[in-house]
Amino acid sequence: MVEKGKRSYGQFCALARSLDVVGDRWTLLIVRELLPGPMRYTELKTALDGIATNLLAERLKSLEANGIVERRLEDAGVGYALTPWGAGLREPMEALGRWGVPLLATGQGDDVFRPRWLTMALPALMRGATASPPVELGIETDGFLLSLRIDENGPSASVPDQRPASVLTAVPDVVVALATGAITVEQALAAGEFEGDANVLRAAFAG
Amino acid sequence: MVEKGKRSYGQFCALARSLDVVGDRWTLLIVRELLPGPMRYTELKTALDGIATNLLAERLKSLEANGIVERRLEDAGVGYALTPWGAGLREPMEALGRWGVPLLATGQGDDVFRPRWLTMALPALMRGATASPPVELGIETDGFLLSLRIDENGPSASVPDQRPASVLTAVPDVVVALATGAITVEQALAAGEFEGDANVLRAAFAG
DNA sequence: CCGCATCCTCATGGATACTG
DNA sequence: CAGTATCCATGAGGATGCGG
Repeated sequence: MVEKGKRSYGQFCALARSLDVVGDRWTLLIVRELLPGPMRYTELKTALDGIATNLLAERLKSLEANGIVERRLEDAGVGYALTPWGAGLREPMEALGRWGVPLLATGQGDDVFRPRWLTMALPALMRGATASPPVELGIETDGFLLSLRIDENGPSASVPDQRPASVLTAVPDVVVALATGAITVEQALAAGEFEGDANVLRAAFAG
Repeated sequence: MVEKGKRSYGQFCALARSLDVVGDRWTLLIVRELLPGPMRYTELKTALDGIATNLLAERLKSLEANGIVERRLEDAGVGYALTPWGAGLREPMEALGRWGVPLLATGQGDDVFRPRWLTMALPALMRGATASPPVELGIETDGFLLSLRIDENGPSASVPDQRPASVLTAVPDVVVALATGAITVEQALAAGEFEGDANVLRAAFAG
């Protein structure tokens, strides 16, 4: 008779314990959505196309109970944000994403793409790149603006408070192609796929 | 009408694609078992206590179809081994394990422990430690012998072919306590919890 | 024995409707 | 908007069978 509502692997192993907590379906994708910043319930619902509303509610409750997500009552409504520990999932998630890059080669198919995902994908794929002095530029795709920064500590992405000095505008396909290595920066620049400061882009992607 | 047997998130995102492939229940734990080396079907079945036999068969088939696991017909029987790409899951799994270490603090409870899991846990937890000249020692718990090596590239563990020169014998609890940081090396040595070369142990855990 | 395949039961996931 | 409630489909868990 195990306590209902909890299915555990029953193993004294950090990986198994982690999977007990974030191994359920949709859970890590919810965390991925929250990595760039807090989101509302309905934002999550639409971003994670296909998730059932009861599942989203249950996962959020579970994540909150486990100290991974914080539920905040803002004046605008209810906001969900990662706790510091929850934000620590960035590392393993980036690593898993890097491992899975070959799986993107099979083509996009009917799969949906959201620019927000680039905030995790771009730093993960550029891991190891450094730059001094730091390079910072905005990338705007599909109306979503993210800031990509590379310094001595490596690349990082965030949602900027104010518009960065240099902003590149591109269709998602091109950014994805760059991120997956399907095309090079030089090819993108030569094709005129970007509007903005090409030198900053070159510096960023060249590390 | 999606192809039956496959449930996908339908997202063009490396993380989501990865989870499509290794996100199902038990899958990553199967990979964890195979990280130290190939295993037989029944070995997996008993190591992963609680997994249903049909699930194990299905997961192995899926892992093989995705190029993560190789099925080998050996004279002794059927062996399952990781492909090079499958072995690349070590990094994300170690990262997730490191993130989940705080979850071990809640105590062991009824959870089972298998010494083989230390081959992933110990290097993950000692990540960052280096040693030159290299340090190598055997750790034996519950009759399972593993080799822990630390060199300029950091810590790594494996199942040794022949018995290492220095072998420490300890009950699993002590190794786990060391690995989780519950006790220090000095405390373990002072309590006489180990038989073997204490200096090698100190060198290994002190980096 | 080993390496699964089959069958059955019940927990979990998914789609939709509804509500404070 | 932010969920709850409901119902159905699917997957997990456990026992057993069965050929090599």
